[in-house]
Amino acid sequence: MSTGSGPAGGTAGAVFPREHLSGDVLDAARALLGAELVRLPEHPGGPVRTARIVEVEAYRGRDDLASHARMGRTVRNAPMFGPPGHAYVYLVYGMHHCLNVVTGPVGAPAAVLIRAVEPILGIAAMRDARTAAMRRPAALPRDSRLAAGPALVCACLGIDRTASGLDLCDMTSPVHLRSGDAPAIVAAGPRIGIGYAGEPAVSVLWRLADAASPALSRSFA
DNA sequence: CTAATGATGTCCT
DNA sequence: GGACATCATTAGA
Repeated sequence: MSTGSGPAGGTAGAVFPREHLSGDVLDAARALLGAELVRLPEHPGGPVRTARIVEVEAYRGRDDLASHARMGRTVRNAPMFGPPGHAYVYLVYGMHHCLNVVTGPVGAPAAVLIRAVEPILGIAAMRDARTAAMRRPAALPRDSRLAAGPALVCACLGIDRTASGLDLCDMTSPVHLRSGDAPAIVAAGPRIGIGYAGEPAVSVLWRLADAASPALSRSFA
């Protein structure tokens, strides 16, 4: 494949520019919509998996009582305090992993949670990885919804805490980002699963998504 | 379609 | 010891 092999055409396929992640976390969240998440083969000869980011949430440290950084720096959230463009992966509810992209300058603990992606390449491998990650046998949804949830993103792409701290703006990283086409219409809503944080954290519209995607984790009312 | 609930390990008080 | 940025199943309208 010499020319015109980009999945979305145009400039898609270029490494994701770190400067899109170095400013405010909401700008970074918006920039990540439409970008591609790339998972290199886990074994020699294995398939490359790629997926389009269609749903994210912004978490701002310090001011944000829903953020893992609200208590300050801990062993778990240390990557949030590091440079932008790196991964912060944590275990939630004792069994699921969630992937975040760290944003903002060093010392400002902000991150964007990847809540849903739409499979592009390596879909069979995503199905297999998802089945293996789930404890109980489960019925699979149609391909477009295989990774319609933050823990499903990690399950489909084989991401766990060993990926925490990886540089996602380095195309040699086993997991990294590529540029893609921004959505035509962006939906906004309150963040999911953070009722404990109280106002104003529960009401602020920091969940963003491609309104046209069939892969969203929940509807936006 | 909605609501209720269990599984399960790590972090923080 | 309590709480948790979730998912899938079950029960019921």
